[in-house]
Amino acid sequence: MGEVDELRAIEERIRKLRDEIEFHNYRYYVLDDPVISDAEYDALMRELVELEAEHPELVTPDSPTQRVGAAPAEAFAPVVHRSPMMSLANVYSVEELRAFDTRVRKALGGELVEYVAELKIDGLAVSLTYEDGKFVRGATRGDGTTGEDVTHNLRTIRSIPMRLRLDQPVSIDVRGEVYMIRREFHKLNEERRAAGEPLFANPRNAAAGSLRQLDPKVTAARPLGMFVYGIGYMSGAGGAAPETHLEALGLLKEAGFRTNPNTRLCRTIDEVVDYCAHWRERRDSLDYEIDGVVVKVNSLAQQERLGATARSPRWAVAYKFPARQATTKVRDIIVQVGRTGTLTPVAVLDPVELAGSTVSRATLHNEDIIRAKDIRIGDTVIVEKGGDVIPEVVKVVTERRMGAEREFRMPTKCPECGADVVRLEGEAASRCVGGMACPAQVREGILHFASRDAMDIEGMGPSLVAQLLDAGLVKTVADIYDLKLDDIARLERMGKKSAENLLGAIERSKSHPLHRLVFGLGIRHVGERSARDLAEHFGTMDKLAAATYDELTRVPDVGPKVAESVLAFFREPRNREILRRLADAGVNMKETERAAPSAESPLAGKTVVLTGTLERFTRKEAEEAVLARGGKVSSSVSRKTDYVVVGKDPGSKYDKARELGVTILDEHEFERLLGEG
DNA sequence: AGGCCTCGAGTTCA
DNA sequence: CTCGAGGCCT
Repeated sequence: MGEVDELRAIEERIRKLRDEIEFHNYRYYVLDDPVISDAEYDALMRELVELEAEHPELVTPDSPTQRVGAAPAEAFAPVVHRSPMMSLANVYSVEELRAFDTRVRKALGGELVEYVAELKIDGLAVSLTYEDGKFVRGATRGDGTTGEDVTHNLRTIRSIPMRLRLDQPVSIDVRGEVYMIRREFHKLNEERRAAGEPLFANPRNAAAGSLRQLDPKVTAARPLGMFVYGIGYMSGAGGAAPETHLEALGLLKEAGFRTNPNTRLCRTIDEVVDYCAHWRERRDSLDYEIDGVVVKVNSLAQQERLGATARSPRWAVAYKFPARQATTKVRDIIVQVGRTGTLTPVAVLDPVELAGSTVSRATLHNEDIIRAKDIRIGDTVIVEKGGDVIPEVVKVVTERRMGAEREFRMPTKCPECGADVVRLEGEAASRCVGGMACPAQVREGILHFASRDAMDIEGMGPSLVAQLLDAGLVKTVADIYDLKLDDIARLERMGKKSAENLLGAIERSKSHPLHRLVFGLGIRHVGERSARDLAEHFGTMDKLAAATYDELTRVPDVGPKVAESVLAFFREPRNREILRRLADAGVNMKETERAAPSAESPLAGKTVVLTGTLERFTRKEAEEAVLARGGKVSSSVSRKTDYVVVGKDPGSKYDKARELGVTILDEHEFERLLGEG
C-alpha cells in the first residue's frame, strides 16, 4: 500500500470515529439512552486521540477531542448577535397572565391562539451559531445585542452537537439555557468549602461562573447541561422552515439538540394556568432549578404580527414563581440554649418575603459554620428556602460590606444562667455546663418530656411551661403530676375547662409504655430509638436503673458513649428522686410486651424508609404497621434498605433510593404489602 | 483505622 | 431535612 493510500485510510478512520463518538454523545447526553458501555466509548475516544496525536494536521475544531482541548483564553471577545436576544416581560400572578392572553387575542382580532408553555430554566442564556451545519461560535446573552464569546467552554458541554444531524447544510443561531444540575452544584460547593474557596449562591451562579472560565479545562470538569428553546436566525433550511414554535422545537430536536421534555402545547389560557400551577408545586421534583414558566404564542405568523416593543416581544411572557432566594440584612446574632445545653447561634434578619412567608430568623448551627461562611452582624446576606420550610443563610454579599460589620463571638458564659460555656475537642457544638441549674435547660427538658413522641401531654406548650416555672408550680418533671386544678386555673389564659383538659392529658400520660418515659427523661444520646431498645431489653425502670456498664453495652447499638450517659443519669441522686416520685404518682414503669409479629409478613426482617406525605396513614401509623409485621423503620436510605415508601412530595430520600436502586413503593403497593401474610 | 449505616438533636412559620 | 457523631463491621 502506498503512503498516500495509507493516509487516506487513516483519514477515513478518523472521520468514522468522530461520527461514531458524536452519535454516542448524542445517545448519552441528549437522549439519555446510551447504546454502548462507557468502556467501549472510552476505547473509541482513545483510538481517536491517538490517531490525531500522530496526525495533528488532521485535527479539526469540530472533532470531539477538541471539546476539552482548547488552550486557555486571554479574555472573552465580544460577539454581536445576528438577531438580538430579547428578554421577556415578567408576570407574577395568574391575573397578569390572563391579561397577557386578553392582549394577545385582541391584537390578533379575536383569532384562535395556541400557546406553548415551557419551563423557565434558571441558568444563563446563550446563543449557538452553526455555519453549514458546523458549530462555529457560542456566546452569552450579554446585554442582548452583544455577548461574550464562550465557544471553547460551550464545546465542553456534551449535549451541544458539534455538527447538526441534518441533510442540508443549515446556518442557524440556536438559543437556549445552560444550567447546572442541583446535585452537582452542591457537590461543587462542598469541594469549594473544603478548599476554602468562596461559595456559589445558587446553581445559576455556578453555571455562569463555570462558563466564564478562561481555561476550558475548568469548565469541562463542571457538569453543565443545556436545553435549547428557540431559533434566533436561520437560512438554508429550504422547505423545512417551521410554521410554529413547536415545529421549530421539533426541528431542533431532529438536528441533535436537547429540548426540554416538559414543554406542552396549550389550547387555552386555562391550560397554561394549570401548567404553571402544576410546576409551581412540582419544581422540586426536577434535578435542575426553574424560576417560572415561559408562555409563547405557537404560530410564528401570529408572532410576527404581534411584533415586539423596544424591550421585549409581545407574543411571549415569563410567569415567575415566588422567589426562593432573597437578600436581607443580619440585624443581630443571638444565642439560644437547647435542652442539652447546646448553644445555637441564630441570625435575626430584617424580615423578607420568601416563597410565600416572611422570614425573620435563620439558624446558623454553630461557630464553625459562621466562620466558614464568614457571616458578620450587619452583613447583607442571601437567604434561601429549599424544598423544606427552614430558611438558610447561603452566602454573604461581601460587595455590600461597609466596614462597620461585627464578627460574632460565642459567649463564654451561658446567656440564660451565666454558667461556663465549653466546647469539647472535636465537637462542633458549644455547651452550657449549668445543667439543671440553667433555666433554659430545665424549660426545654420539661417541654421535651411533655412532647408528642415522649409522654404526649397535650396542652403543655412553651407558654404554659414558662408560666408554670415562673409561678414556681413546677421545678422538675415530677411536679407535673402534683398539679392541682386550682393551681392551673389561676394561670393566664387558663379557664377551668382548659385546666381540666390538661389534667386529663397528664392523667393519660401515666399509662404509656416505658420507652416513652425513658425517651422523655432526655438522657443524653438516648433518643426515640435507643429508648425503645433499652425499654424492651430491660422491661422495667428498676432493671434499667440497676444495669451495669456491661449489661448496657450488650444491648444492640449501645456503645461506650450511650452506656456511660445512661449510668451517669441514674447515678445522679436528684434523678433517682424524680423517678421515685413519678412512680409514686402512678406513672407506668413497665414496657408493654409487643405482640409477636404476625406470622409471615413479607415485611418481616425488612428495613423500610418512609418519605413524603402518605394519604391514608400518619407517619406514626405507618411506622407502627411496619413494626407490627416484624419490619424495621429507618430514617435514612442506604444499600441495606429494602423498601422506600414514597408519599406525596417526597424528599431527597426518594432521589437517594433511585440512585442506589432500592425498591420504591407507592402508597398502594405499600398497603398491599401490609395486607399480605 | 476507615468507612458505612444509623441515630440524635436542632430548626421555621402559619 | 440536615449535620454531626456514635456504633459496628471489615
